[in-house]
Amino acid sequence: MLDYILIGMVLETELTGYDIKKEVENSIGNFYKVSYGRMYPHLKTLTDKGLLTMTEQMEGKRLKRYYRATTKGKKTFMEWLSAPIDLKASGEAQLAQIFFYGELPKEVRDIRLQEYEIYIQQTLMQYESIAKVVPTDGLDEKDYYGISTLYYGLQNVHNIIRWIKFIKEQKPLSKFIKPYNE
Amino acid sequence: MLDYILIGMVLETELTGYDIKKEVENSIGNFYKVSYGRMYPHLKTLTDKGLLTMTEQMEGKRLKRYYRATTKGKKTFMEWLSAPIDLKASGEAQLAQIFFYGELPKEVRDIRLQEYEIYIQQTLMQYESIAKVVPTDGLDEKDYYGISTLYYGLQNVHNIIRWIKFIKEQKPLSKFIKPYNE
DNA sequence: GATTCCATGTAAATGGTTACATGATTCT
DNA sequence: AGAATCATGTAACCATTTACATGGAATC
Repeated sequence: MLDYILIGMVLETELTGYDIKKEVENSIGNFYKVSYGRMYPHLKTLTDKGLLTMTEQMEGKRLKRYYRATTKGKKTFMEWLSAPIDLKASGEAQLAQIFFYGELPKEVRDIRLQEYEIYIQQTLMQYESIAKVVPTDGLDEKDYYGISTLYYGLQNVHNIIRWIKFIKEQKPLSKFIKPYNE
Repeated sequence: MLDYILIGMVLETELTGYDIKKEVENSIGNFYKVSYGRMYPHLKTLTDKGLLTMTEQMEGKRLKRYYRATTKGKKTFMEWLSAPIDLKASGEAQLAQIFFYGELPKEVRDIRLQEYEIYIQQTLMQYESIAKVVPTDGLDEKDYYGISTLYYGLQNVHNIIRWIKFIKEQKPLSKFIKPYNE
């Protein structure tokens, strides 16, 4: 996963490891975290594998290493991106994939988002069938909070569906934010 | 984290490792996963540390190992649970903590949920200040999907706030589900 | 002049997945 | 009879965190 995120960040630009980390923080930082201790060695192995190029540059007295995706790297990245969204991965990993969907040709993207919507609809049904057999009202204090997390999850699934429907049609994002009223 | 989840599952009951895994799947399985390869050795170390007891029992020709929290285990668990929600942990870990909030005395719980709400409100403000400077409409295809994940996150934060406000007052969960209309 | 940010990494420890291995019991 | 599920675990490997270590450049 990190492989693709790193490559995806330097598809068109040259960036240092430091820059990449900032990029990640500013974009998918809400749901995806990287540490230097993980990223720097990873950049090295990706370079060794021929998926990135690294060019050293002295700026003043400071050495900077700039990374950029190679043709092979781009190909690997696009193969991953074109593949169906990994349903076994965490929700965060799935989001990270969609983050790069702008790179995907519309035809493929539409198919993937459609598949994904169907999958989430199934998840919703699973949740609902569980919710159906679980008591909701007049609960003991001891049970209330446990069950409340189930309902959090249920709402979350609803929201993902709403989001996918929205982005499938590329509706203006300003219309997406639910105004916050108590 | 796994420590507390395992102990939390056997606070009052005796369960086998197998049972515990099922319990976890059925309760917090949406956002928390355990594997046998991780859980069984973990149960052993917790037993060695004196946080769990293990009693072996032959059922037919099959050996079962039943685990249960010791007084020390319960104490350790309650210390973790009473502490402020770990804001540096993943959202999933935070939810897992709230899952057990039924075990917490109301006074502590109310404080913790209040703190948590404030924290999430701050997160919301951070999101909103980012959202303010990011374009939403008339976006290039290439940029649309990247920014869309930001909006997903924004919505998510709204939902968490709604959820916390709701469970703080222990409102009946049947009233929580947002009816799904296109 | 000190603090913060830029910039690179290493090393130790811990955390966690996956595949493998085994066999009993229950359901169809 | 065969499949699914109950039940326990090990071992090899891979991923990840955290603390440490270093020093230049910019800001206050």
